Amino acid sequence: MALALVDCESFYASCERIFRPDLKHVPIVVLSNNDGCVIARSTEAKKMGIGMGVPWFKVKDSFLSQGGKVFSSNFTFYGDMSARVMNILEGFVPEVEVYSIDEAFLGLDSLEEHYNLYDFGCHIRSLIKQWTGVPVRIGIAPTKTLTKIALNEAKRVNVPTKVHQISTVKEIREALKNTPVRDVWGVGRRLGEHLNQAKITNALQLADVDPRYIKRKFSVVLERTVRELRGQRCLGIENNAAAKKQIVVSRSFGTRVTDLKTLRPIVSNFAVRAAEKLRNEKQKCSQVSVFIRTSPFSDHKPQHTGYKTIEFSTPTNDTRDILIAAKKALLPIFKPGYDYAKAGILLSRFSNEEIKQYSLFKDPNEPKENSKFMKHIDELNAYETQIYFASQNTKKWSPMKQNMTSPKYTTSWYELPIVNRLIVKKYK
DNA sequence: TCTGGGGTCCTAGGACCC
DNA sequence: TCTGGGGTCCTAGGACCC
Repeated sequence: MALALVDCESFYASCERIFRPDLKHVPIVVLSNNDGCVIARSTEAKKMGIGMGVPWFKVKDSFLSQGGKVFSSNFTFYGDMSARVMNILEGFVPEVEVYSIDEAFLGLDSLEEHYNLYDFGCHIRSLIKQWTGVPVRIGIAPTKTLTKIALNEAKRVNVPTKVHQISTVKEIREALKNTPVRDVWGVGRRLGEHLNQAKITNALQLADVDPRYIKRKFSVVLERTVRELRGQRCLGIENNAAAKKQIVVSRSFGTRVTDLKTLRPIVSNFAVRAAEKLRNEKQKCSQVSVFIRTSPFSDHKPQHTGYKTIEFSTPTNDTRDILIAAKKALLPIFKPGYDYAKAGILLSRFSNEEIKQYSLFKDPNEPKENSKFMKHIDELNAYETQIYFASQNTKKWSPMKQNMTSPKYTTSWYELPIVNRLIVKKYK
């Protein structure tokens, strides 16, 4: 019985390094939207004490003065690199669950009798490194929760191969003993505090509590975690990506927005993007919600959060319907006199694109039945937006800032890396 | 001056049913 | 005057994940 967790090391930072060998030992951080927070750090940057999620302005000066290199996030590039890594895994392992952009769970039960799993892990790791340039770490253990523990253990004792297996009771208990309870998958800040109050500070102590007690005192979720820590598999590999239940497009603004005239086209942009995602999922939605909010960090200023949901009587994935609903939702929640810092749109109540359930009465706002039209627009906009809706802001997220983005090395003809400038010159 | 974005699951409580 | 028991469905909010 074995599962594995493959985790890309400092993923975004590692990606930035792939086509920049000159940055091999340079501390790297990658920033969130608007260059707001640090969302990825290379090992060197971690060693410098740069925390996950810290506001960039707080560490900027010291980081740069020590020779660090900073990037705005380049999700087109990271997404493409991630797909390459996942493809390799799918080529070698029958059961792969892509868990996030930089992590995948592998089901190894069927391989166990033919291979030494540790060697198998080392082999996969070196192939991924060679074929994509992405360094990964692999934890092997009987349950998902324990694979996370195995990874932490590998980090703690600094396993040079970056592949670590825990399978015997002794190995597992040893690893658990060295894991703070807060580092267990499924234990967040709040639960961590509660457990600490109950004198449970490491994962071994948590594993040794009666799961039924945990269920009564905490929740079924934590009970499952406890069972998983004890080696009882509660969570399997989920091969087929489950259909999404909601789609969110939201952004914070680099500069505050105060008037509806500016806000409306921004929300329209979100609506257009959300509708694209929805069609990509082959789903339709019955609910469109819009929210706007001021910044909770400027607490000396008046605060306002608005949230409104519009329902369709017939599900739709036509951008025009979603645009109309978004405008309708925005109007009543907008109040003048506030500095808005963030807005977003949320689509929910999904149903399959193929299924048509009409309302009993004809709705004057009945969704348009013209999926061909949207399909053509999607095709035209596939690589670069060429067709905009009239209510959109075509100046591309004007209130947002993003100044330090690397090239789209692998997805744009215009930004391909150049192997050797001399050769290029010679053939020009 | 400057503080991310996109998800999931579970539970409590209200509204409603017979 | 006396006012049940057992359900379902939905939503908001909390907690967690990366």
